[in-house]
Amino acid sequence: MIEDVIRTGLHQALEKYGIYEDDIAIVVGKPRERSHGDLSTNLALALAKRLDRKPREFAGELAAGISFPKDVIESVEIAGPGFINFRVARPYQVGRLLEIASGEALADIRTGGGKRINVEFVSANPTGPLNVVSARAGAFGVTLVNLLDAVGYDAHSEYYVNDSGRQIQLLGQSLRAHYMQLRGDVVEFPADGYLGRYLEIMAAELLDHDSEAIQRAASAFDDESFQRVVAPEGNADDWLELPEDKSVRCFAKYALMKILSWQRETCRRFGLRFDTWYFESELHETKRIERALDKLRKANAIYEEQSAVWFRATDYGDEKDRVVVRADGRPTYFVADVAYHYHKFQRGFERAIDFWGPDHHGYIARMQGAMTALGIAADWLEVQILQHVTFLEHGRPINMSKRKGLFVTMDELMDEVGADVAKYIFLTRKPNSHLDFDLDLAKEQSNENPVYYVKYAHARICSVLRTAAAAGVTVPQPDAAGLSRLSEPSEWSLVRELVRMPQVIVSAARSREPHRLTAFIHEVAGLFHQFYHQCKILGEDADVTASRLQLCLVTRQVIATILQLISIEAPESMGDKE
RNA sequence: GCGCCCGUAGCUCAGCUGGAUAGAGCGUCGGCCUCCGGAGCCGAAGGCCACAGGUUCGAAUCCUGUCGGGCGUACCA
Repeated sequence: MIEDVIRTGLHQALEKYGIYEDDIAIVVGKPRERSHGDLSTNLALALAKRLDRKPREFAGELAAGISFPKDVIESVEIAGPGFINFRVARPYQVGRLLEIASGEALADIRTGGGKRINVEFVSANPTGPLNVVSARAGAFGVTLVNLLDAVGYDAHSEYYVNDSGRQIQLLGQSLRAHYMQLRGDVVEFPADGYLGRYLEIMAAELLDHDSEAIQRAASAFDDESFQRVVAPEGNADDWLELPEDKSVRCFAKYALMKILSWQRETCRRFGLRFDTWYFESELHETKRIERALDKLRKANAIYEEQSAVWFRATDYGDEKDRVVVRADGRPTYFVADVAYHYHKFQRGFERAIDFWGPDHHGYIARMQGAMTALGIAADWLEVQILQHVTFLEHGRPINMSKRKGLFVTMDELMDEVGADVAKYIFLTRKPNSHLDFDLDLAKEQSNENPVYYVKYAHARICSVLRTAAAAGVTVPQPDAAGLSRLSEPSEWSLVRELVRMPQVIVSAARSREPHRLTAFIHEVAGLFHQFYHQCKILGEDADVTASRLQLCLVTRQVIATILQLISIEAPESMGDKE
């Protein structure tokens, strides 16, 4: 990397002053102001005091003491209070641009060595349709999976389904009550039951469905893990004949089947795919929970008190101990989660990344504590907290409650503003920023959304290429001769930005900050639009046209690469704006 | 009370490991299509970076405190 070349040169120059490589970390960065060159270091400022020198003078002396190959660094200047600014030579930039065009640049950043990483996200309770709260997690999760793959890991996306416990019983009771009400039976609705319209509709459908229709719906689940939620035999009236607890279980299973099919479809529509849907019920059936408890017991990490079983979380940095088995003998959600993550570890993942909401941050310490107690390295489980999104409608926050059936679904979000617009909005924010999402404003402005600015740049390039083809102009593959002929400032501004792509991807992956991708691609699109307005591409001198077409090709490739990482379509044309 | 996150333009948000004149989108105002797509380009207005101290040659960025907002502090999930 060019930064390393500069650092090495500076280190050599510093030896004269008795300062060696281990002594100081040289910071080389990109100055905000274009006129300050391509790269800059504050080295002289940082060392001035230590060497008792005037910064600017020292900078000049340092700069004079190093020489770089002319085809890498074009010039070195001293500026301001003592910055040393470097201008990168054009042949070097062209070389990096060609590495992007050939795919070599993307190959070079694949340094993960194929290590397996599990990324778990969304994992919404299967008690209703996915609501908008999951959209942010979805956008981040899928992008991180793509990013990790891009830097050479083997990333695996996973969705955890809480298909057991009280909430599922409640779901079954709620559907059963809705159904009985529709039949005209007098029935008491369960306290805290689910009141959403979707359950009423589901109940109405059940009235029309004979057992065959129900089995047909069930057969939509082809993959194995979903088999555990396919609807039971018979129809709803048959289920009512059963003893109440069995009856509730039949209704619960049917509801789970329907809801999971919605959730899976919503994910697909939003561009999310999961390699694994992991069901909590499997943990109970395979005795993984007992086994996790045994393992904790052997590690002396649990004890009994007041007839409950506790995990010694305080021994692992949590503020209090946590119950793992209730006094009535039922395991807690927490211990199921421990067993689940232990199984993740056993499945051979070298790291697990979970996306959680801010309401779970207090949960991190006990979870990581449990992992440590099980003998797993402290940093194996990485928890990314995605801060809360406040959805506003008519200027007021929407209070969402799944239980009361009050929420905006992800499908509604996609209907109203579109999947790509929604994703782009989430992905321009960093994960720990609280976000106000005004639905009315988003609808109103969905046509003005910045995502179209980027898509348009891509479509525009495609259009130019089509026009060129129609005019019989051959579009040349990028090469050194062609790209070196670029001469206009707007062309080089674009080149300098394009060349950053590999590092942007690496930094976004490493910091788990996908918004660096959208910031970058927006910049690229802007510079392309400027270039387009300042430089005519077709109908110029043949060489000039060829060079500019090459630049277009690389730009299109960069935009397409980034859009693919954020799961947004790169269109060849824009269609009509409403 | 304690813990986590956040306070940057009218609104929604960027600002990479402290740097040289704090940016973008939307909104407002003014220009640009006989020319490769005007979902574009050019320009203007708009900021005590919540507040107060501190560290530093240098702070939106690091530290402390204050104020304001969100969330958590379950034998719920």
